[in-house]
Amino acid sequence: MGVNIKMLAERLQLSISTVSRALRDSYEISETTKNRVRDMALELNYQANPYASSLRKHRSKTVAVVIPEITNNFFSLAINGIEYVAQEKNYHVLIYLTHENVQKEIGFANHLQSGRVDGVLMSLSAETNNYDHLINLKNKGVPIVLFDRICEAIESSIITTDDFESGFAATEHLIESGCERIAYLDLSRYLSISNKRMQGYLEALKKHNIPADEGLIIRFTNNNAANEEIITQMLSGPNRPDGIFASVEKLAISCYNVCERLQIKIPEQLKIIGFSNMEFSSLLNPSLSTITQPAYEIGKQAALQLFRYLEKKSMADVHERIILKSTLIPRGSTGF
Amino acid sequence: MGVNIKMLAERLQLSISTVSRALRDSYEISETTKNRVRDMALELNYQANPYASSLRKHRSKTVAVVIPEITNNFFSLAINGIEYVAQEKNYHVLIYLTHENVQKEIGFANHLQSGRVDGVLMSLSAETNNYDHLINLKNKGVPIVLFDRICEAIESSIITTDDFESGFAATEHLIESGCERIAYLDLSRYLSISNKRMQGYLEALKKHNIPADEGLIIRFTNNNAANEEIITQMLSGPNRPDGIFASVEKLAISCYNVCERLQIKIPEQLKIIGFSNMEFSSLLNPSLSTITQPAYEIGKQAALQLFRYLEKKSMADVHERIILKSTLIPRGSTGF
DNA sequence: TTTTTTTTCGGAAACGTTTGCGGTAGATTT
DNA sequence: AAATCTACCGCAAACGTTTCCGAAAAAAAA
Repeated sequence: MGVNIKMLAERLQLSISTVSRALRDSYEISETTKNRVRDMALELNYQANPYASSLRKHRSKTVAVVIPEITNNFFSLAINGIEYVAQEKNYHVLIYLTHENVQKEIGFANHLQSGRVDGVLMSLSAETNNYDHLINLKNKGVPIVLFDRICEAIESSIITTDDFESGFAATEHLIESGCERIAYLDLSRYLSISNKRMQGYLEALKKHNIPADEGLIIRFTNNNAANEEIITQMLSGPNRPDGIFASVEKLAISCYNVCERLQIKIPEQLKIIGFSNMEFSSLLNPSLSTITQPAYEIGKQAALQLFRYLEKKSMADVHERIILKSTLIPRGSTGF
Repeated sequence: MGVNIKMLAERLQLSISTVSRALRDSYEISETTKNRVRDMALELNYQANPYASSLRKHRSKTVAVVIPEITNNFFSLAINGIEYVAQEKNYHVLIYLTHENVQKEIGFANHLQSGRVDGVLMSLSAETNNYDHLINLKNKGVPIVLFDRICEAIESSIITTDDFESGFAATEHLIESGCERIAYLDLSRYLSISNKRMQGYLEALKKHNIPADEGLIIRFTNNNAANEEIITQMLSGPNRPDGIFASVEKLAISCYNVCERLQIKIPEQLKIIGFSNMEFSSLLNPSLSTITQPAYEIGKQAALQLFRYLEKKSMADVHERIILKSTLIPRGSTGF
């Protein structure tokens, strides 16, 4: 079907090996024949079969991105950063969505032992609390870089934001805005980010002598409708919180929806701050106070770190732990 | 490095071909040896080398998605739909972002002639006004399905929303809300969606006897800052419009930003409606009236259509033209 | 002039699969 | 009993590259 190296060789009256070397600009080939080959390749629009190359070279020029979801500004931005680097390096990007399902994550990880990719960029699902699939993958020699939702079970580079400090700052911001009963909302008890942010939350409460209340730490699922039901319960019961710290974007949005339905006024009756990467948090009604993560940069740094592995022939594992700062932006939802 | 079929064969005291056939559940192999092979494969966690398979079979089990950008709710949702179908079919998804740059698009299209993918899902860049790269790709035997931003230059299946009708409805909605000077904002004069939506816009004006004004049809770039500058000009000059129809999400957002800066009240002084797939348009200040596209479904249908090509051995080209309806949701920004 | 080096190229193996073809043993038919 | 058929399996070619190993010719060194 397509034009291959053999056709080029025949047309040029050269051997296959010479053509191959010419295309890779080998020093063993004279400048004149190199040009002949290049011209002919251009004329026939020759594209080397990547599968034959990969099979022979044991390199795929491909990386996999395994993430929980894509309809999420954080991950879209991260992919954007990853893809930017990949294009620079002439690499290809495969994406796999786990939809927060650990079984899918395991399936992907197992499959990726096949040699399909040279490396993996990954952010764990909310269900993941066992890391054998990652360990196996790494043991097969596939470099892994974790970003955002990480784990400590494997030795690898790790790119995150300063989750503890951000959690602390967000909570303190609510306290300084006058809140006394602050709820902490998150997705999973397994996620690294959830725990770090919660640590920050607890630490801030402690600093300001506010007793921590187990009932105010609430876990949600991946189902928006169910989540809003839980929030409705929380906000319509007695002794409801006067401040909410949502550790993921979608939970803050759900709070807005519920407050609108329950006629609860933000920020007068309830103050809200949330992690978010929406570019128009400022246009919400009221504008949403946020912790904004450097999502694009996180993706970019993760990819750069992966390529550092790939380009290093010595698998001398230099495991970096890169922490990029988030920024707190006070807005209307906390009374600013 | 990895465990391959030869090792399996040795361990099982079988020939390579028998192992291969057993794994593919061939009728030529007895049930008992099939089980032996399968057990051993599981035990060693054998994963067939996809590059060897692809080379031999001339099938990659991979599709490419070429889109302008990913930090855009429409495309995120579309990818979500595509990835869903791909997972069902056990296919892999490569993504390529053109960033609205036609040169990149051409580069990707040329590269994809290499056999890296079995098919391509594509939405054109705003700069694309020549389609030779698509024609060449298709001539190489790579099936293409276009979605959203399409062209008529190649014979292929096409998945869109009802852009003309939606443009008409949006404009008429503004007129019925009392607007008399309605601006049409879009990205590119080349895009199919822009033209269709503008046709709808013009048709609605005509129906209501409002003269079309060239000065009210404004093209933007991919640069948000520059765009806001243009909008500022438009809104601070004399004879400014009283209604805006933004054909892409980001332009509506830019309008909100400018109005906030210029202290223009929405919807009292200016009404806005825009194409958008934000799930929280209703939470904006004021809530944004939108035309919401079935983005997930568009991606899903596009992928399904591509697989219809791939599964059909007869390349009897059945070029479908699927149109999925968008819905107009009136909200605060048009006085609802 | 002879020897060594440099330059330039070709033959063939290898990467890990899939599959056409042939072949053996046993079962079935004539 | 011979002939045909079925079930099961192995050999080897092929997919399109890259690269090791030579090897011839030209150039340089001796």
